[in-house]
Amino acid sequence: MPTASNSGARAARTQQHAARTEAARERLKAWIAERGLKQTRQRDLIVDSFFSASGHLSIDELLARVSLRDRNIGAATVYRTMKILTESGLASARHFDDGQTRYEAALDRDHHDHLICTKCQTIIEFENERIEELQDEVALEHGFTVTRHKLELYGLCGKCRAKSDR
Amino acid sequence: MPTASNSGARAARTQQHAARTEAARERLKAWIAERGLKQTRQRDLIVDSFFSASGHLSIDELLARVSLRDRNIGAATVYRTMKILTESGLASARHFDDGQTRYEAALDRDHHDHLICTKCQTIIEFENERIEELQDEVALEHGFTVTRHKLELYGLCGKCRAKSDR
DNA sequence: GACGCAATTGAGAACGATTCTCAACGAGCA
DNA sequence: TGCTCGTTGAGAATCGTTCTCAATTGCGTC
Repeated sequence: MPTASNSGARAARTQQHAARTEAARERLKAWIAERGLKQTRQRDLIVDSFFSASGHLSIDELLARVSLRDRNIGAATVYRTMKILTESGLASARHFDDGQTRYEAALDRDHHDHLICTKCQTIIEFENERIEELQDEVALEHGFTVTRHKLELYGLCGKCRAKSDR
Repeated sequence: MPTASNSGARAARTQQHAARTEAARERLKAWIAERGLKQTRQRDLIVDSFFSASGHLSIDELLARVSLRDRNIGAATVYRTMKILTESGLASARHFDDGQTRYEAALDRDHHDHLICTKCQTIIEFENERIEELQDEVALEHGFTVTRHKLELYGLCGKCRAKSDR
């Protein structure tokens, strides 16, 4: 059962998600209109489901959420919608080592990298300005111009390490 | 047509590859024997082909090379052999953003990361001690113990940038 | 060198993630 | 309201990879 502070936190989070979803929908609407595409019930539902969740969703997970609201939406539509969200810059696709593509909300977010626990699959995001600078230096030394990068640290999170030490 | 210095360089490279292949075969032989596995003509041929090539080979590319020497070797065997090489530490598998697994020789090599040209697919390897240190620091801040990491910088190499500037 | 058995092989089936195809549907403009 | 063209769902197709299975082959043993 939720404590007062828990439900307060949840309410705040819900509100934040609502605002985020709202903004995303606006941006998507504009992006879609620009290209002569159409806004559909299915897309709205998928976008809503995506932005009201948090973390790094796989298509499976997202489809599960979407199906709760409309069991007729097909996987192909989820794939197609996430492709649109990715192209419009509202979501970004990540390929961790588990074989499936995961998506995260990219709305007004800075670039960041990931720490992934190989045991419990927890994914933590971090940013490190100095690492980015060093990357650019390295690239420059080799005549490269970096357009994007991927840095993933795999290991054990504190909890899992404690467990395996026992 | 090859110049004198070119063919000299090629000879040296060939010799180097031969030595590398030799060492790899020895190590694999020991590793295979330890676990009661068997050495076969096919495995030898695949290992030879792999170590005498350079760079980051996909299964397709490796199979093409192998087929030149024995057209009866199946893809499954190449997959199986590369799995063995990976498990024995003689090769390491990389997953760049092109959807297929690529393998590189890992014989006595230090850890390194990659710079990848998104235009011509050139892959350059680099090492940077300072970046690795910073990664460990970041991980520590989040209570993680890093066991492995992946750093890939995607962008344009010098040549491709020059071309696209025109 | 022959024997026996477990490991290996090649071919094709199976698989999981993703994309394509196509007929039916529906958004948005006239 | 009607038309046009993008979108949808379902299933087929695709791609990389792994599995299955019958036939083959290392390799330790006699």
